Amino acid sequence: MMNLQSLTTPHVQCGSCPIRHRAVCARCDSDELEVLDSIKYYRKFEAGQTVVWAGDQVDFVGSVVSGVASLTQTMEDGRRQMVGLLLPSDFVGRPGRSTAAYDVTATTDLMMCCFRKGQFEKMMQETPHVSQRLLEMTLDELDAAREWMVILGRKTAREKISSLLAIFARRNTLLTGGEASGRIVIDLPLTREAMADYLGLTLETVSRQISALRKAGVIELQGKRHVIIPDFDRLLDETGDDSDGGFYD
Amino acid sequence: MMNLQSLTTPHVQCGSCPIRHRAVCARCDSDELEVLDSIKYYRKFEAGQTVVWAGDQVDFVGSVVSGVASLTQTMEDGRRQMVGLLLPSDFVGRPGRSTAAYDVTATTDLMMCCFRKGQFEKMMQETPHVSQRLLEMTLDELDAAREWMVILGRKTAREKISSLLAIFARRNTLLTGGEASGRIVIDLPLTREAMADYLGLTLETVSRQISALRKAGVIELQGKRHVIIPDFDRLLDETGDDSDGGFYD
DNA sequence: CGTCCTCTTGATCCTCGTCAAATAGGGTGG
DNA sequence: CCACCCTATTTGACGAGGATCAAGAGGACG
Repeated sequence: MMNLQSLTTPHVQCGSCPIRHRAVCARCDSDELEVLDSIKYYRKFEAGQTVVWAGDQVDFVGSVVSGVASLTQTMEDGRRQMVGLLLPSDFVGRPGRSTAAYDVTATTDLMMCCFRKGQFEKMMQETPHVSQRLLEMTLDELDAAREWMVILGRKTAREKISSLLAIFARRNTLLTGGEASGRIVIDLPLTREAMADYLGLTLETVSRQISALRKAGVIELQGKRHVIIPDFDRLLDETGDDSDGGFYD
Repeated sequence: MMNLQSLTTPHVQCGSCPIRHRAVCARCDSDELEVLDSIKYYRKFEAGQTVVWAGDQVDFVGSVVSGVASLTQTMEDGRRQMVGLLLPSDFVGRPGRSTAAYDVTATTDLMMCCFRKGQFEKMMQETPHVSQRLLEMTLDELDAAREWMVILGRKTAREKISSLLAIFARRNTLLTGGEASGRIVIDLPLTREAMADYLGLTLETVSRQISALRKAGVIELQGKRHVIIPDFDRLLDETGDDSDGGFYD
């Protein structure tokens, strides 16, 4: 199977971009945005498509505009671990590095806003707002990676699944503005296998634990991917995390 | 038990600092270094001492000058996962955040080079060299966190131990200049329990796997902490990683 | 209506966690 | 210098949680 050519798409003004205020461009003023606008280009990927293969030369960096992508590491014997889950506004690529360290895959239909790497690096030199924001985002990602390490290293299968569902639930309500609580409905952007790769489990265990949570009334399913969480706090109880959230800033 | 007051120590010139070329100050020129020199202060901690408790107010950031520190997350029922291992030149603290997200503990005697947070943040605004370097270091740390996720999520106990030993071995030879290969001798900077917290195992399993590697001739022990690796490649075979390293830049 | 995928469920195995006890140093006070 | 104690570590026995292997079930699509 070949990596299908991604589609470039009509130009969208940065000003009306849905991730304008969260992505790497968040701090840019209108002048800076104009520069970005002139050098950016969109690329569209279908669910399941590979954006970049580990080890490939990569000449662009970019932001997820819509959809979900994953970073995955594969061991030589085929064991796979997801090491990044990229949601809208998340940044893809590492300035200063020419080859990809991980496979990047679109787990849903995906729209990306891309820059040629050289141009972006030049931007970073000249535009502190960009590199400041990138530092901020990288620190946030490091925090997320650390929470994830706790999940991988210390949580039970059931807690892992609950934690992942809570992450999706939080993200959904974040987009629509509020705090996560009460009844929440989500569409899983990952297959069972991808969830397993995220959580360091097998897909069978993922399936079993989802069934167990369903039987316990923590979640309801409509089809395979559509999940109803009748009571978000009840779900949180299953994650093994502190009840008081444990947030800092 | 109270957190013993750490000791402040005599002033050392940045120019003769052992981490001068790897820490957050690496890119600074001599003028910038002079400013850093005037606002920095050293703090010394003994092995086992806690540097910062999760949730505490923290008014400083800093670099590990010598020794090893760990970041640890504790779940409410006591399960613990190490989420950061800080070696000389690594940066501690997050600019823009006022409370610690994790426990920071000295796992060996530790010397830190500290800055008041406010002053450091001002530095970052005025000195691109500092924030550029911090971005670079944070990206490296994120990469390390991702390798770590593979270890936590997909490796067997034996592979985990081998991987950790390989990490220490690489670090040792890095300091003395070369590539890791052949016969290597290391002193473990972590207790069995801390190794378990790093790897998402119990200390019993850590102990058993170390014994197993010893019986298999992969390592030799002199005392509890002193490890001899007769053949580094033989150890690498036990890590489950690609034989060809898999490095990128 | 059959085929391909994804997902679910069952049966069994095995790695690693848990509980318990023994051992080894290392440091301290006599 | 030696006995004792405290902690870190090792080792053993056993059980449980997930992995593995195997078979079906539910949908989407041609």
